[in-house]
Amino acid sequence: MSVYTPEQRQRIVAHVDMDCFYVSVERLLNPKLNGIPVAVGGSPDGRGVVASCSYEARKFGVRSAMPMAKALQLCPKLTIVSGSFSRYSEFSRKVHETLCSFSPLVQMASQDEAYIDLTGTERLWGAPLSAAQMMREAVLKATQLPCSLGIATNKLVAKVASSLCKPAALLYIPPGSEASFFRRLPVDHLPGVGVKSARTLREIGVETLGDLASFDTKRLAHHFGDQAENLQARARGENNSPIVNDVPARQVSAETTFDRDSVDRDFLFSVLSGLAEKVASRMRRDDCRASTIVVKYRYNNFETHTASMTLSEPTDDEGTLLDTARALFSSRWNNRPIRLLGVAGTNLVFERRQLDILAIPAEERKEKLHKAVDALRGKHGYGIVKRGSSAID
DNA sequence: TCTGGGGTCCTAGGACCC
DNA sequence: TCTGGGGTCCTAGGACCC
Repeated sequence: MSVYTPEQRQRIVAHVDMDCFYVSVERLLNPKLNGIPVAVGGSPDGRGVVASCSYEARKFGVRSAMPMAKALQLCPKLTIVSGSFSRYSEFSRKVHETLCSFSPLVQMASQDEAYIDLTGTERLWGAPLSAAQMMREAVLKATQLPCSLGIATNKLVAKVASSLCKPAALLYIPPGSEASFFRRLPVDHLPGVGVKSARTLREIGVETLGDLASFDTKRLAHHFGDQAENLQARARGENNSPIVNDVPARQVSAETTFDRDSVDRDFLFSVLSGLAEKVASRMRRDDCRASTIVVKYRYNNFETHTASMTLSEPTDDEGTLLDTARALFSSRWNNRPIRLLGVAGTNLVFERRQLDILAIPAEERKEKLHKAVDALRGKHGYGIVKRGSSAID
């Protein structure tokens, strides 16, 4: 018996990737940045790293995630921009809107990346390549920002295609040519294979995705466990993960690395307070509450730990967040110098906040206070209203 | 040159329940 | 008195991505 299911239809998937997104936005805001080496990120004096860099900077070996001090050494004429992250979100929304006019199925994978399901849109937009060309032009028209596009029969192959054709280009991988397209690529081109997995693979003689696809599965499982088969399927360009609108967040977090390591308990506690405020405020904005509170701390030798606790009821109250985070941190901290602290809420529950008619007046007051505080912060930034116990400035 | 901040997903052990 | 197997939740760590 053969049953038709939508999954069995030949899919057409596009992956849009904005070209050095942060730098491109900064160049729109300040055209003097055009044509010169630019990096967006933290200060080279402190512990900043490169978040995004222009192709002119890449010529000197500058890469994202590189310490800014090193980037400046490699490229002394580098112009460093600290980054206007709320502006990036605005442009990301514009990109999303534009893409939504091409398909009802658009999934933002990050601020500067999206998957679009074009299956069944041929009558509207024509063949895959012409649809892609129209999308690229539409994004450029709406945002003045360049992007690259990969088009294939699934998300995996589309993503690899867009990464290989940047900047400002298109690459179409026709149905049936996925495996041959992947075969000669180095293993670290496969999304999910990072530094560690690539090293492990190299050690067993696997250099290319073709090598990986034909490697003995049992021997591979020795290093990658249950993931071995999946890894090999992906190495052949096989992937059936769906494109999903409005994927709910799994976590809300805030963290900060200090300019100098600290052993000052009062300072560390006040930092936790600021982080808890930030996380609670964002949860309330997004109408979610967290069942599990996580505190993250990193020692000066980069040793990183997390400690978490699941509450009996989900919360978006910064007092509860703060008390939990402080208790978790102080029960584990061994007084060695700390370089990073973070607070997160996970196990999120999404729910329109409607006050229970039976809610006691005190709860109601707290609710109104929170909303008012959030509104003020929305207008003037987090610094405008602080809890009595939060003393960072 | 020591390594940001926001996330996602996976694994593995132990508790606990049926 | 000893011994099951399966499922789910919690916790901690790690790899990876933009």
